[in-house]
Amino acid sequence: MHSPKRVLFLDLVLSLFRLNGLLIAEGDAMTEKLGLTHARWKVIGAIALSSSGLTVPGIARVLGQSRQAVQRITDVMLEDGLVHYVPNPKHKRSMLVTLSDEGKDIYNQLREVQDPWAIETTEDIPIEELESGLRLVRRLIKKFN
Amino acid sequence: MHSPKRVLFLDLVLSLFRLNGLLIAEGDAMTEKLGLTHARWKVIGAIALSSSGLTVPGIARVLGQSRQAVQRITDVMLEDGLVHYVPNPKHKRSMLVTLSDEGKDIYNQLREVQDPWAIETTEDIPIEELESGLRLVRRLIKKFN
DNA sequence: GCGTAAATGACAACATGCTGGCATAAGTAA
DNA sequence: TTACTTATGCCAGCATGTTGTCATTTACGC
Repeated sequence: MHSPKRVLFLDLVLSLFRLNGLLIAEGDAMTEKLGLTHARWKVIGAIALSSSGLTVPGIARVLGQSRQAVQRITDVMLEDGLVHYVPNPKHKRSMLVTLSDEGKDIYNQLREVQDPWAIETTEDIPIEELESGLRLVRRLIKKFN
Repeated sequence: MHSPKRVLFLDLVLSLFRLNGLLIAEGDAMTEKLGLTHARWKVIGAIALSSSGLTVPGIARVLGQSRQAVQRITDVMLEDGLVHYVPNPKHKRSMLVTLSDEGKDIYNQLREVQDPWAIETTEDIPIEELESGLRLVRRLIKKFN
């Protein structure tokens, strides 16, 4: 069966891998002066975008990574004073990871470069295209969860 | 400035990170019996999808990775007999990476599970959505290149 | 409640990816 | 051609990510 969708989808997947790498490079370039690595700004971003608190496995799920990888990063970020572990009313052992004052400060500095970047990048892209793109991505995420 | 596009775009980026991780997990699950890792099937897929040959830096560009990372993987794949390095008429040192017979055989086995997966995954997604999604991804790639 | 399955933290071994540096090859402009 | 810039292979050091394992906690079906 020669499904045209098949080739199209595989092309999309390969392009997503490439875009993923480019986005990480963009973020690293942006945060170079802040002393952040992509492992760190991803965690900071995930925490900042979540309304309620996030546990380590929760961050891992949002980022599509293993909980062990996130645990190691947050442990180091705790030592560096970027995050706090606060008690989780819903779980005795699994603490909530929150940004410390220093972490929030760095997040604000991050936004000072990230916001213009986001606006500039999407300048010539209609909001409808971004919305339909996000819908497609979420649809795929749901399939693989 | 409270650009709605900004939040939308950042949400998209975070979702792309997550989808990237899920896609790798999907691929790893599919290729488990073939003895492939994601580093390897990405390289095999990139070579197979390219009409003309690819050099190591070329593969790296397609995958959005560093050339050194790809070089290490292809070197091991050469030892394992999955690829050949063939002379590149356009460059004295930079060889073209091609699939060996064994590599092609594994790629065919890969397609036996990948094709149904791709078709099944896109079953309920209109081709127009896939096309517009791919256009958006390519547009973003071009911006960051 | 009870018992089992799932989730979580902790640790270790290993695979993968990146940066930096250096030498050589290729491309480019004068 | 020459000089300069870029691309490439190779190496080393380090950061990141995954898998596997075990003990403990939580969730869930009965």
